[in-house]
Amino acid sequence: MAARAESPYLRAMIEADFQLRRPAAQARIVVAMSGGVDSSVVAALAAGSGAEVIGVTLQLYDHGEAVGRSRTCCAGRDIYDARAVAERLGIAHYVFDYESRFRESVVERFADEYARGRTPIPCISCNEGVKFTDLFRLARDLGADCLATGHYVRRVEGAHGPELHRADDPARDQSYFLFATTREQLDYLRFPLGGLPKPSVRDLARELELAVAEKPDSQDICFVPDGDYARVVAKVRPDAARPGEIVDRSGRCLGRHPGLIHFTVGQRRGLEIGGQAEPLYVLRLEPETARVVVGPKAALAVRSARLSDVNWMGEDQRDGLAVKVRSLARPVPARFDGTGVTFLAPEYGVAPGQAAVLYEGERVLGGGWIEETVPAELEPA
RNA sequence: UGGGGCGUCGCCAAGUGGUAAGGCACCGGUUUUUGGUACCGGCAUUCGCAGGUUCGAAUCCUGCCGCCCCAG
Repeated sequence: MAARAESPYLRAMIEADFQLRRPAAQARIVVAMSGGVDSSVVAALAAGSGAEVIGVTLQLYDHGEAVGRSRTCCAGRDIYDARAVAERLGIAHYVFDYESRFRESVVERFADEYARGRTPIPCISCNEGVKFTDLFRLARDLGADCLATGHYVRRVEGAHGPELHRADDPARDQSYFLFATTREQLDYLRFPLGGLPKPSVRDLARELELAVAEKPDSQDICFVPDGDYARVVAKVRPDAARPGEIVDRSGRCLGRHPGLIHFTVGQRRGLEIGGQAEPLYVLRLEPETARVVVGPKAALAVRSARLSDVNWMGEDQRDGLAVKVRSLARPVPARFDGTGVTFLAPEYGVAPGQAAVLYEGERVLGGGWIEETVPAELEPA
């Protein structure tokens, strides 16, 4: 049947290598199902591999409240979507209540970081904690050969073991969010979507007639309903919303703000200070004094950054690296000395609390959390 | 109540007779599984107020109001 041979599903099936170490018929795969298109397609690919598949969905937040809201993940309606997909595929499906775990390891940590004047990345906390630690353990307990997720990254078998690589589709690459993945985790994880363009994944979902085929991508912070993350922070840590002064580098007061939690280094909008020749950007946040220090764009230039909790997946290779300081940005040349990175050209808007992820070509070598930065230019005044 | 200057969008500001630049701020959109950035678009029928001159004024005249400076 020529028509079937042309099917993107079949092609994806052929390409979806779960890198199992024994015949698929004897293997068991646990798929992390969020209720979205991506992980649903992963479940379908896994089911098509011949292995026994168990879909697992973690309920993470907003029990009940999120029902019906679109663009979410792991809550309310998503649970039902995941279940419906599992039923359609004829695979087992379990739902676990991880709300308290999620609240502690992701939401509260998120709020605490903002309270400290830092800019957290909850998606990474979620990946390294709830998904790659808790769900990971769960999958092992279920006797699975591997844990498959819908992340757009590639796991490549290298000379020294599995390597983490960027997704083929650069527009969808999620490797930045997975820098904290350990070698042990990587050994067990599978990412069958890393070689596929997003449109194909949707095509597959349609062809398989999955109810989630047209579901919008999740975006923004999943547990922040309306984009007003500061409100969530204020709710979790009521004392974090402390008003203060907006000052320039010389300490001159230019205005006031409703709380550090509304700002991040490099931010321009929201300062509400007009009458300037040039835009003002947030240079740093001072939690002790509740001051926001602002200045011109040139003052944002950063030469180097000290990192904490460095995770290293690569071998001892520290030259010729590129680093990303935010998810959307082309990697820039940098040196890594074990505790920090130095940019070969000044980098702008490097915010403490964000991640610096190190790449060697397409491969992710590791990364760390940005603790503090060194300006590229001496402050003129 | 002597003299001088000024009053144009929330802020800064161009525009001295021909029918309101620009920047900052703000708003909206695009991009995006973090925050942010960037980019695109929007944003004064109106120039402190009231009259007058003129075909026509933010621009000229008169009065009033407000602010600033110098001086006695």
